[in-house]
Amino acid sequence: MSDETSSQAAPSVTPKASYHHGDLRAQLIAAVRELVETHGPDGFSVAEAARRAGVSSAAPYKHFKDRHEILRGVVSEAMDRLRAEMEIGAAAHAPGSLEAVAAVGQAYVDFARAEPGVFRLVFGLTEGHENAPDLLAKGEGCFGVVVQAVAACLSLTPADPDVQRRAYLLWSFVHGHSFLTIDMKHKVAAAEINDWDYLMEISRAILAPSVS
Amino acid sequence: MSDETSSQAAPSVTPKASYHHGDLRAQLIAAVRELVETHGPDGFSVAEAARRAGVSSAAPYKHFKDRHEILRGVVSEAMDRLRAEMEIGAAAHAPGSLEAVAAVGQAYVDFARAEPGVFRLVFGLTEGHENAPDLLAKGEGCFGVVVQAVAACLSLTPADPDVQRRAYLLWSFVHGHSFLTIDMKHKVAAAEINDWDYLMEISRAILAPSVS
DNA sequence: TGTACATCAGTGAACGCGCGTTCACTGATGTAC
DNA sequence: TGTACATCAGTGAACGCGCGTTCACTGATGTAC
Repeated sequence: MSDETSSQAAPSVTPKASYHHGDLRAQLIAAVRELVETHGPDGFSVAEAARRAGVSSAAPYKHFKDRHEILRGVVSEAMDRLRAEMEIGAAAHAPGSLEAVAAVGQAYVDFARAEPGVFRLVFGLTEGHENAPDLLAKGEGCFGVVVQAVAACLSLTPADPDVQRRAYLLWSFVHGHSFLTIDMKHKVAAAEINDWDYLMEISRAILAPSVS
Repeated sequence: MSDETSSQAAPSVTPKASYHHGDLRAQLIAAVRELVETHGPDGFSVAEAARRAGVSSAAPYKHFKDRHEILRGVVSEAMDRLRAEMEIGAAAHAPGSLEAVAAVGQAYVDFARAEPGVFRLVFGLTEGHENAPDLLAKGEGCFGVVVQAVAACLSLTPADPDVQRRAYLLWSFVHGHSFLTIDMKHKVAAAEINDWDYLMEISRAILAPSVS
């Protein structure tokens, strides 16, 4: 009846809307996201997430096999958002422009800055998650956004090895900058907000040899 | 008497050699390093480390205030090694050469590949370690190696803002590449071992505009 | 439309576990005389 | 050189804690007739 809180972007779960609780699955994921953000990866517990969602500590097990599956859910959802924001960034500029490439990177950095805990979690999942094909696929998807922007910029096909290589070089830089930024949030604060200049410079440096 | 196991590289601890145990402090750090490597950051416990060192679970508290301090010890030691290897890398090539710059990056990547767990720990310490001045200083020290190589390459002083900026751009790339490499160790394996080409290409791209 | 039944989301109590840390202690080592 | 004492690294038992997970259950919702 009341689907005021139903997020139709939620993937891989039948949207059966309000049953008993409403949508406990989504609320648990949101709770874990907050916990990870506040206490870092591994700083969450099923019990605490259940508490925050207002259910008993056994309830989560109706939606997730174990604690690892909840974490995977958080990561999956985060990757969806990351990709969406990268695409929005690219779309905000002329297709094929250097700015479009830089904007993809900017979206990436912004995401890391906005949710450093989740960002770390996404790229730090190493315990019981070695083989999660859906997550790997979503990672590929994110990289695909970079590849597409680079391909458009170089007027080449995304499958071109040169595009792949340059896209990877760019992604490495953006990834590293994102991590360094959230690691040193105290120190560099003021002098470091010129992401955009850096992103444009590095994009030009990496793409130029074939563009100019 | 028997200082067969005394490592004179151990910092910040008076090397009083074999007391009861030998050098429990160092052995605990080694045990935790292994645990972190095997089970990931947060995958260690004081109890398990003590067990591996062959002492009771209370013994570690004679050397460390709490579990956080042990972790900080591991990170501190790892950063010493990382810096040493970066310096060795730089020293293996002509001072001021592009190769020297790339070699610093190569040492960094090699370290990440050799000890991915510890590498993650070094850059993921976010719980009770916000203000650990010695660790921040060691991070600065590592960055300083990059800065020095870049400065030599550009024939500028390390304090030059342009040197700082280019060094940071380079470090971001190397850092990102290191993380991506250890995250995707399964996938890219074969096609990705050409670190050196990447490092030379990116070093040239970032340093060239002022070199050529 | 009404009733009987199957489904299944959430309960709450309980379990065993390993952990971090403290505590009074022991006994080997180093030091002063 | 020998003895008395202070130091302090390591012991082992104990504590309270929160966690992950299971289990039999309850009661609301959806469905078949």
